[in-house]
Amino acid sequence: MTSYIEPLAQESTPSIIADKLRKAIGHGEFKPGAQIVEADLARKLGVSRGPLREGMQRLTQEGLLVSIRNRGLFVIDMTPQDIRDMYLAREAIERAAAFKILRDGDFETVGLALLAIVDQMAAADGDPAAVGELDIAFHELLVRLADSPRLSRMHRTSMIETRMCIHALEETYLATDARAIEHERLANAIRTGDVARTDELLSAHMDDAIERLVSR
Amino acid sequence: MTSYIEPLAQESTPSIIADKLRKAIGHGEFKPGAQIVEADLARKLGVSRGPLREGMQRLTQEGLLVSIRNRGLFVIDMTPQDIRDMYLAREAIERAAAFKILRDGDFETVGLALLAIVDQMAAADGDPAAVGELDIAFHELLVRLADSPRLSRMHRTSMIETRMCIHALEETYLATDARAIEHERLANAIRTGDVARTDELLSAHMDDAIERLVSR
DNA sequence: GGGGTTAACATTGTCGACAATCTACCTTTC
DNA sequence: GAAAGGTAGATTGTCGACAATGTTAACCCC
Repeated sequence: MTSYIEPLAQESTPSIIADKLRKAIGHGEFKPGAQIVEADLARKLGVSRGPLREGMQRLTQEGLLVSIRNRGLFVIDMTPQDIRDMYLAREAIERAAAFKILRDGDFETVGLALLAIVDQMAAADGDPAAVGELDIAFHELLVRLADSPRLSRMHRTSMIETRMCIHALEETYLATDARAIEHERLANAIRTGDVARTDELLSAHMDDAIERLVSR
Repeated sequence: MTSYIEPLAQESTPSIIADKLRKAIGHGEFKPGAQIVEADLARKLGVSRGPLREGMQRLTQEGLLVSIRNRGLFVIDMTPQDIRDMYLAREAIERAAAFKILRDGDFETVGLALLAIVDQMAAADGDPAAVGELDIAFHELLVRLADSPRLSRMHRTSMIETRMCIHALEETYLATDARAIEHERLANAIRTGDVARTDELLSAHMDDAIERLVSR
């Protein structure tokens, strides 16, 4: 039971803008490689260019946008090399998160929470978009439950990049059955507190994803 | 031998400002918890508040600054909890970097390069500031040689936070002999391609650091 | 004296305007 | 016809000014 009285943290405008941009990029509203034209976007968001630029700097820092001086900011284009690098980072983060949960968290509860998502995944059978969202939800939950601000922050960026990849593939990204099973195994490994198996499955899971994404 | 002809990437002003701020924070020029007053700093840097604010947003994204709406930006204050979390993230990154080097890099060359820093560490014996810098150089080199843009970007933030911790301690942070030996063992594990031992030493190294920093 | 109100100050948040730069197209010249 | 040069348009980079907000201290009332 958390208290109702807590410091109220009003988000700054740049931070809100950054969130909107992340969502837009993750959902393919801005295509990879596309230029973000400040004046247009500022008008659409109903703010001036100042706060918008500040928000965009955040995404630049995250590596979701790349800056070319006097030319503008562009959405990154995920090369196969980028995909590999992103999964390297993602695996590092998620392994650390899983490890922390197994070491000093309630891994049984976490495992059950993850299995709930797996159930939904099985229920959403056939719908690639829904399964994709649940896939992301699974990994987001895993890291969130590790209760690490830094891992969460880094992971958020990786998940946007993952979304970009999934979105770029659309239909091609299927094999929903196999994915549900992979996630179920992983959730169970965590639920039972099996460190070695969690490591192994997580690693294999990432390798599979890379394989699916780059060999196309 | 690299070519002299390569695309010239001019850094954007916010990016330069962000770099300067990171250095300033890492070297204790801005104390933890201190407010960054925009007008003052803009005057000192010789730019207007616009670009400065954009640069500061980058550090906010990195978690080095925290924003309180209508109040301003403040340098983070590293609580013991923060130190633990930072080392969790750092360990995740460095393990991934080491693992990548051992898997598909020239680990022997990397190990030797790291040993060169260890030698300097032994030579700088007694000078805590010098040893501290070499400690950081060691870990920066490790991650840089993994050749991963994402791990490098994430690691940079962690290293600023590490610097903050070291700087906050100043004199207390000694035991230079022990540190040189720890690093030497680690470098040798990498040089010989020993995955398990690298993992183990890296993990122990981080735990030691946490111990030194929080138990004060 | 404690609590509440008000006013002055400092700082941040936002905006519009201007300068600098790049791109693309057109013109000129050989 | 191809290359060099010039020009117009569009976009980003930067700045100064104003509005909004929060803080502090003085003052008043009970």
